[in-house]
Amino acid sequence: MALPKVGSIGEYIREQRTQAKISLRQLAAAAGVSNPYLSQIERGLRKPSAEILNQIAKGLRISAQALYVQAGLIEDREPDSDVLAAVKADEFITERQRQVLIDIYESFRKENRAGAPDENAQTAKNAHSAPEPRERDAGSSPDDETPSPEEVLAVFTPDPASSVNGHVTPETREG
Amino acid sequence: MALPKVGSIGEYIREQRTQAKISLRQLAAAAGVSNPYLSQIERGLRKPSAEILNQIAKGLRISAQALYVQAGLIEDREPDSDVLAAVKADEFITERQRQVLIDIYESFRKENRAGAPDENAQTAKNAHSAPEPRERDAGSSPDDETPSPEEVLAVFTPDPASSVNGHVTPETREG
DNA sequence: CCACGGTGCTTGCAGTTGCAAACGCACTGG
DNA sequence: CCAGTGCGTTTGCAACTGCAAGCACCGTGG
Repeated sequence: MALPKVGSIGEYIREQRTQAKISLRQLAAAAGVSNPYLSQIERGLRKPSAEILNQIAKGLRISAQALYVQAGLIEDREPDSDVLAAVKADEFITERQRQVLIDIYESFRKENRAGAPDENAQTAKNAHSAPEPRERDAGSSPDDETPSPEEVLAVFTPDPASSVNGHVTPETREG
Repeated sequence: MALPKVGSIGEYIREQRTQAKISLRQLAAAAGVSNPYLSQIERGLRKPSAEILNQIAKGLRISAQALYVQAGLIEDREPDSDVLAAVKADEFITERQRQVLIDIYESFRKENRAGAPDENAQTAKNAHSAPEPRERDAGSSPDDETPSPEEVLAVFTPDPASSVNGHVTPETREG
């Protein structure tokens, strides 16, 4: 997998941006680049430098690594084993929790792949939640196959009052 | 702004090159860039684009990631947890799925912190990306508070015929 | 009706990247 | 002593990035 699809980087950015439901100008401002330039990047008319790419990733609140991989600037490595390896190596969860996480992750992967390779845009399009902590829509969207975190958490939380009712803020990290 | 900002990247490249005992021209040829340009990069007179950086990394046979980190284009990995970092960096799951995974993981962490942290969570401390053969005991002991993977997976399987269609009713869980 | 704010896109233009050609230097050997 | 070969560096120049300004379009509403 060399890098024949350099143009896909723009599509990827636009996809992520529309998923986050922010305008081109908003992302441009958040990323610290000009709107016209971002427009050209998204349409593949310009090849953004690494610095710009990094800022865009920050503006999108996504991993810069994912962008670099999309841009073909980083070997595809083994993204799946990254998550799996990290889960396997984690020392703060129990064996059962580990298995659950692995199963969930693999289920997601399978779900995305089974959707449609041709229109894989759909796999990423049904992701409603914006990466930014605006209003975290906790309600279950009927058009989304993936349930809300609360729904999933309700299954394996032994004490509902501690987790679901208590606090589940997923944005507490990010330093 | 001339270039006082990116000094280390060039030094780093030159360091790696001299360590590899190859000449500037050799690396330039291997990386597919011109010798004068590589010279300027190494001395910090030019700020190489991501593409060039990637090619140089290939020519040096080193990880492009290391170069990006040196260039300050990628945050120095490991913000909080390897699992969270890997999940955030994963490009094959949707935003929503990402949030779900993060929520689940943090829920596990919190759950463990509330109870006994070191009961059966001493398994993988040295398994840093070690592809150990996964022993999947799908048996699920009922004495554990964590539900079986099947229960959890039943929640977010989009297949309606599989379990629950879209909506979640974790009533199947019984002591 | 036309002003207003919103979206994304097109157009010159300064500043930069990245390269081909040429330079200065050290070493070899005819 | 001067050709030949290696090194890293300097010098113009085409090509590009990235931006400010302006364009065309759409929906509001005064």
